[in-house]
Amino acid sequence: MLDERKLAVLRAVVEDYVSTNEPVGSKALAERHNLGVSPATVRNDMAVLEEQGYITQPHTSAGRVPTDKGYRLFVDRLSQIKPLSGAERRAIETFLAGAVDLDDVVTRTVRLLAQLTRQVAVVQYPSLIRSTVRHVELVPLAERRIMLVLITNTGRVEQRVVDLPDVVEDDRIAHLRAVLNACLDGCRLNRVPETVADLHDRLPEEDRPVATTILSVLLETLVDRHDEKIVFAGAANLAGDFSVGLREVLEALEEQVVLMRLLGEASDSAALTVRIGSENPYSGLHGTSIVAAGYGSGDNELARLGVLGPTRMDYPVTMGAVRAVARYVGQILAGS
Amino acid sequence: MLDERKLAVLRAVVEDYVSTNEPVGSKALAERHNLGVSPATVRNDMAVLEEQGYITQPHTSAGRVPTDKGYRLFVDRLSQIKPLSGAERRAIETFLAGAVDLDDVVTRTVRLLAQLTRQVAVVQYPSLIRSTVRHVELVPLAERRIMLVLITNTGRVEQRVVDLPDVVEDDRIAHLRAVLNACLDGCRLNRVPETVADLHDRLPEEDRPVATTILSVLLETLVDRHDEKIVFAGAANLAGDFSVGLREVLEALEEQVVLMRLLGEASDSAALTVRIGSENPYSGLHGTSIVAAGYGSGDNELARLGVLGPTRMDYPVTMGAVRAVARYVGQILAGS
DNA sequence: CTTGGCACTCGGGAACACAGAGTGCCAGAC
DNA sequence: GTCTGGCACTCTGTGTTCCCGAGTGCCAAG
Repeated sequence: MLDERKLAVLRAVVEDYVSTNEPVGSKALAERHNLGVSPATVRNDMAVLEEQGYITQPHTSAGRVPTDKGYRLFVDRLSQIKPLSGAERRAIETFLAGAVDLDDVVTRTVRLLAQLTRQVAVVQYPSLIRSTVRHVELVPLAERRIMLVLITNTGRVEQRVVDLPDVVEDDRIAHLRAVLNACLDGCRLNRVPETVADLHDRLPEEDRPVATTILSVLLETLVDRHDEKIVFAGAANLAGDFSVGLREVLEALEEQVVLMRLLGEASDSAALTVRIGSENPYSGLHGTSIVAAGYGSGDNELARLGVLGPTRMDYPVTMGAVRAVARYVGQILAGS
Repeated sequence: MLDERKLAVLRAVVEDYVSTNEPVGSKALAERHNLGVSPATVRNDMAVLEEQGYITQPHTSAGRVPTDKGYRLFVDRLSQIKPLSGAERRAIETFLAGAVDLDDVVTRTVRLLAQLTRQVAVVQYPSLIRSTVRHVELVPLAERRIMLVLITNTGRVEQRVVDLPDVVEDDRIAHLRAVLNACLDGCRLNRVPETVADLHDRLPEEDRPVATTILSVLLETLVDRHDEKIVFAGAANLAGDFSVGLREVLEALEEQVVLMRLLGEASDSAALTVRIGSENPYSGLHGTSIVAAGYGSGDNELARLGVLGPTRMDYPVTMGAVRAVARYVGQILAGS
């Protein structure tokens, strides 16, 4: 259906268009990619590619531009992910290694990725759901007020102030803390509700009202954070490119929900996901592509990160950067 | 020097230009603002205003546009801050009241402000320096590893993992915690270094290495966070307006340091600060203005917030919104 | 000091022509 | 059958010219 040479032509069209941002014509193409055939031949191939929907011309008698379908074929079969240079790797490593806490890791990651790809980077905070409880702390603040602190194995910390129904002495709090930790330590967050379900009945009568209050806040914390936090950086990189609807893109970026969907559900393993133009789920973002990957410590995916840029992006390089950053941030999280 | 009518003309020029975004001519102005004089008179006044540098014409024989100096005079003497409507106030109140923790307060605030003003909103996290220690918590994580959690009276929580030089039993940790809290409770963060200075010597010999480690991490935490965190929202509101250098503005927004300087140093009390065009300290932001205010619980200013928009903005409305939001967020923080 | 009149200026849009890049197709060569 | 060179055709983008209208500055009179 598409012979070797036609594929080569498609590859050349994509590469040239990406680098020049102008429709590419048969002549220039034949010259620059020494395909060993004449422009006329290239024209014929192009006609076929256009008929099949891989490329298109903005207007009659202009050069050709890849369609989303064309980019898709390019990404799937014609390109090879380009690994980063050694210098870049080392730079990433040292930059990420300097992070002092989870917030810092995420902030550094998103900036790094934006700078590396010269596009908009998006990073999701490690999911609470997949992580486990490392510690629960109850800190008395006042007579009838405590702070509940939940620390997860990914270094994330959630805290809430809880107003208690009764005055509770410190040693009762200490006891409750001990019980909670004994019960929850190492427990995966999505199993917490089941785990604490019967806890209530196992407590002495007088602790129950307090325990109920605390537990309900704890559960609420988990539910609230189910919609995960996402940050982005590098919006300035959009400014150069007028081909995308700037306003729509910026709006999408500020909608956590949209961003979530863009990064996509956890895919199998840590494979790269590429969403090209109209493939992605938000109408304001046709004209843009997303390259995303999962990251995590070890083999369980904690969350996702990626970049968003014009459909006309350098996929091999971008994919290389995203993959590399995802790996490194995984390592960092595992180590801390 | 400038009589009543000339000031009225300047006011009219600013108002018309802000609402139409087009240079305003003498005729249209005389009509729309029923000044009771003819266009020719207005022209004479305009000539004077131009000579004094309050307005300018983009090219010979076009209407007039306010200069930065013109806006400055307008803001200082010709305009009155426009209070929000009752409905808006109630909306703010209920929206902010729904916040569950400090992060949430800040996020909601910045979004609210962006939506209210239809511009880019910027909010600085409450300063650690001005707040006081509410509680220090040491949570054993492993044999030689603990987590240090610092809770401030503004609801902010900082945490760090500390690797200890020795194995330390839990009751020694508990003792250290008690000592630390006794010593630091209610202490202002900027006084913490002095306060803990002699602590080391008051401890039993065997605790000293551990205490030293913990204290150094604690102090480091305070220093690290001296450059405060700042968030922004509403970048999409910039997209409509091509008069500003979009790229420069977006770049500035992603530079914490620049943002800090934009919001300005704490001014006297909670007064509004307005920086117009070239008045502000970053060259990429000529063409934009900043309206900022401090906010805090009670009378001490904890941090600042504001909006950034084109010089050509509706100052009275924007200032009203910023002032109102600053007040409400102050209340919320005081109450929690 | 204000006003109406008048000549002048300049930006922006419409109409137009033109060069250049690129295409499609066809007939001939390999 | 596939490739190639040639040729006529079709666009877009750019530069030019022209003209309209909004707006100005100045002046002389009220």
